[in-house]
Amino acid sequence: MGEWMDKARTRLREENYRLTRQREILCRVFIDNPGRHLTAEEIREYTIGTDHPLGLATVYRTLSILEDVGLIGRIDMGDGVARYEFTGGDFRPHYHLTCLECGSVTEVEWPGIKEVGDVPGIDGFEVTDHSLLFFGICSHCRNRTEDERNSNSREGGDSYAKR
Amino acid sequence: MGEWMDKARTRLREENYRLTRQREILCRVFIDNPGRHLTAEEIREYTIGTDHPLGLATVYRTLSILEDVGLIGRIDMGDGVARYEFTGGDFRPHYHLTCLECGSVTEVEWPGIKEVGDVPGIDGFEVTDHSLLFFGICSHCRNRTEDERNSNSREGGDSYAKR
DNA sequence: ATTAATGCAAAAACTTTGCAGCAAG
DNA sequence: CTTGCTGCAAAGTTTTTGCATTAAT
Repeated sequence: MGEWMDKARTRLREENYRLTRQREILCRVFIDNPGRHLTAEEIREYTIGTDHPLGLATVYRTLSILEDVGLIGRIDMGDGVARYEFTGGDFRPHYHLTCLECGSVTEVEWPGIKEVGDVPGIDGFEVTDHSLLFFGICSHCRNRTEDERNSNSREGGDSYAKR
Repeated sequence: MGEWMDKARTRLREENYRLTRQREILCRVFIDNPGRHLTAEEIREYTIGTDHPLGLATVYRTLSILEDVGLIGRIDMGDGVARYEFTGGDFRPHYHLTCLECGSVTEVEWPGIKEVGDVPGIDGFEVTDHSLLFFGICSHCRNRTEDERNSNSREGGDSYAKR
């Protein structure tokens, strides 16, 4: 799947950003973790094992650039940490279901999404963007017994805790 | 409108919280600022002029309690500061339009809100809560000329700036 | 009198910034 | 070789916490 890397490289060059090793590495982290919603810290940790760990400041600065050029999207779930997901520049309309118990993030492509986008033309307010998040309990957590539920064992979901 | 204060006092007592002067003051700040979406810092500032300023730690602790008992609602617009609005315990379905230019927050009661609430029954995920925010430009800002727009004069809207 | 709540200051958590050195073009 | 990028450490913001004092019941 080098096509994503190509796309990323192209977008960066289009916007006159230099193609540095660190920026490629950061893109690779996303490409190697499809469907995940990573925090800056998680990204930094991911690069520690490699031959070229990234400084946290660089991670933040690069995330800001990648968001700017539309390669990644930022999700704020209200828990004090920003998460990012790779989009590759494509607009793929979807929302997020966050499990309050295990922290897993599921994506939904809801047909009603179009309606939401252009709902309130109220009072001449021009809507340019919106954010829709769902919170609740995922099927996996619902199917566990109380006992299992009390042991806070999780399995690979993005971690999450409401503030 | 002492009825709101009565309601607040009742709810706090119901949940076995002590009725302190600070808690009454904090409720009063909300009641005196209807329709506003206040940050902890704004609330603290508001009490400075009075004969009984609140410590910021108390503001945060009290906000947490008031949210717990359902007297206020918390709104996170992704700009790194939590805002709170008084609900008085009533569930009044509405969403927020945030102007990216002047920071004003407008409320909408959108008919489609019910659909949003119970959209994704997907994979057995049980939705218990959701957050829907709209961003854009309010009619007031749209109607200003470029010149006026460049002078960053605002008029009393809740302040806001995307991170 | 008990026990919870306050206020201060310190710490925590996340993110941004200054600056000297490094690397992409 | 020029200008932008990185990394470190320091600073900035918002929120939380420890602890002695104060106030509510």
